[in-house]
Amino acid sequence: MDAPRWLDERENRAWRGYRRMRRLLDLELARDLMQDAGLSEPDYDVLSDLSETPDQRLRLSELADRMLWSRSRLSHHLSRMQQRGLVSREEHPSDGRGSIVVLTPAGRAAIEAAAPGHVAAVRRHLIDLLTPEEVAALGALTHRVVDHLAGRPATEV
Amino acid sequence: MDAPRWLDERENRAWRGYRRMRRLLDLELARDLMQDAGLSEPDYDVLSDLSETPDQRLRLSELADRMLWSRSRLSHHLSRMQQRGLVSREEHPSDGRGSIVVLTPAGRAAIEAAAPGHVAAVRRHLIDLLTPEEVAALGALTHRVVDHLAGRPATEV
DNA sequence: GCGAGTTTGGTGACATGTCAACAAGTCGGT
DNA sequence: ACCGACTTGTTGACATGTCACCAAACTCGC
Repeated sequence: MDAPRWLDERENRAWRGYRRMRRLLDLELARDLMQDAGLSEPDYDVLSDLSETPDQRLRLSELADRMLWSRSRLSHHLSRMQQRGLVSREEHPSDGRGSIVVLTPAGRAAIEAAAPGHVAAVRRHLIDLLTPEEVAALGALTHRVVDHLAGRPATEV
Repeated sequence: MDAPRWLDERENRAWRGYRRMRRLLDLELARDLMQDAGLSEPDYDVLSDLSETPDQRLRLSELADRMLWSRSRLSHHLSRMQQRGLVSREEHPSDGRGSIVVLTPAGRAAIEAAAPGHVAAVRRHLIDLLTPEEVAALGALTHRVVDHLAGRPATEV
């Protein structure tokens, strides 16, 4: 912790810009999504992951891992979505502990109705503002950071 | 909403990478900050903004605007931080409605203790993983998006 | 100065996320 | 076959964020 290397001008600009963009983009996308489709971002993410899966169904732990959510959070959130008829739960055929999350027809309809608008919003507020080079750079850079951080579930040096 | 332009391979990579990085980086930084300094990210942000201000004090609405927080959120959060002795509230001298948020000595000590470790973590998990060109690109791109989104408080087409 | 309209900060109810604990099920060595 | 260790999903208590609403104070045209 001795003699910290502070961020220089350029680094600071990147870091502050990132955090500000993060916040604004989130607000905007969440607002659009809620207005257009009545879904929150977490709702959308759950439905999206489920709909991309062969049988529209996933084991709860599998879905939690993909989304980087805790099982607790997912379980709570699924209960709320189940209440609204977007997903349902089934028993796992072979593992008595397991729960399978299934996309209902209503859930499928919801994600299909929401997706075009959401993608359009992502384009409008992010992708279409960038040059192709910047898109590529963003892809490269984020994946590098993700790889660096992946598999760091708990305390590690 | 007709014929949506989906994201192509490269765009999708950037978008997914961004969201995944967002999540992982957040978890990691929050974890570090809590372990090392006993502060949440929102705590850190409040203290940081306050400490960068001439008199270590800001009007509540001013602080809320800078942070892109709702006043309600800030008010709630300040109450909790006040409880812990990190900030205090004063009356505004001329505007009877106003509240001034002031950094307490304990708050200043907390941010000064936390900052080096936090900056180091930002470096370790983000900045130092990027080339100088990428840092510059990230700065440019995020600021463009921020400018695009700024001043879009409510419903607007 | 007055009064309608705005701004400010705070509040309570509620939605969402986190954390620790738990019951039930599975696994693997013996 | 059994027992201890682990895994899975759920729950309740609590922390945090959002939303709608409110009272007090300010503004500005008249």
